[in-house]
Amino acid sequence: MNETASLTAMFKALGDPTRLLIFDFLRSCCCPVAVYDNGDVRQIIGPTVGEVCCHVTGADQINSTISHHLKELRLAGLITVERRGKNMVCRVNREAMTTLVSYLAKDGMEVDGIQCCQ
Amino acid sequence: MNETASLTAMFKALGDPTRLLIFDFLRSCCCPVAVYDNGDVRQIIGPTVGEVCCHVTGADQINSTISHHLKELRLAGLITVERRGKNMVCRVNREAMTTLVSYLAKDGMEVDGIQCCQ
DNA sequence: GTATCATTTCTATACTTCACGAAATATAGG
DNA sequence: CCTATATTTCGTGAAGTATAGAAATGATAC
Repeated sequence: MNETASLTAMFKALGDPTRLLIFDFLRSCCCPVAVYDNGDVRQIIGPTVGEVCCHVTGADQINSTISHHLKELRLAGLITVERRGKNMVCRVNREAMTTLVSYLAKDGMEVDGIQCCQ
Repeated sequence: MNETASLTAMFKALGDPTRLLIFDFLRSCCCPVAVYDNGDVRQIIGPTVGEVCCHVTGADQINSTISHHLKELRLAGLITVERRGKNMVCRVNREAMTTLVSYLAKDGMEVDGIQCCQ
């Protein structure tokens, strides 16, 4: 997959309200500090698919729609999903986010001291 | 439109290869320096719709599909389109880009000196 | 092995989007 | 006003996407 296709895939994946919500949740709750509070090693990694479902839908049941969205986010390279025992835990892929920021934040050419694309 | 909806709309608009190409083109060619080279004031602003069509499709004809994509980018707030005489000139909206970068680049909470969401 | 839990895949349906050509609109110039 | 130019809107068909329920898969526990 070339760079443009990769960027398109990532933007497309984030261009859905449900997926953006999932992405936001994963960014906010994959805090490594949690391990010091309750000793739960899983908290280092991230929430399970079930926890994502619970957060996004409000219901306490597995949702095939969420599974589908997680797959899209994963195929776009924005998150990783890894098995831990009975559960699948989700994490954001920081490298992909850096790619996005680099693309969006890159400035236009500078000529004669005048910044282009202002 | 709330913040999430606005972000979603922008990501969605960029999540199409044709629109990303248009967006890239607008970022690269709206250079204010051009006015010193040929005196063409229009160059300060940005390319016309026709020039965008020419660049994106390669053909020298107006394309309704490009017009449609420009509308999507405009509705998402990523670009502005403004009439200048017979032409409509296009510009990227730097403010929207800043919004996107701020969203993507924002870090997770920091607790006890440990950066979350690594 | 059997039961159970967690998650994915399959299938169907409703909906949205892309692309293209034709028609409509808006502006400038004579 | 008439014509040319520039661009948008409309209509259509093909393709893609979101959602939900049912069935299937994979892993653990007994």
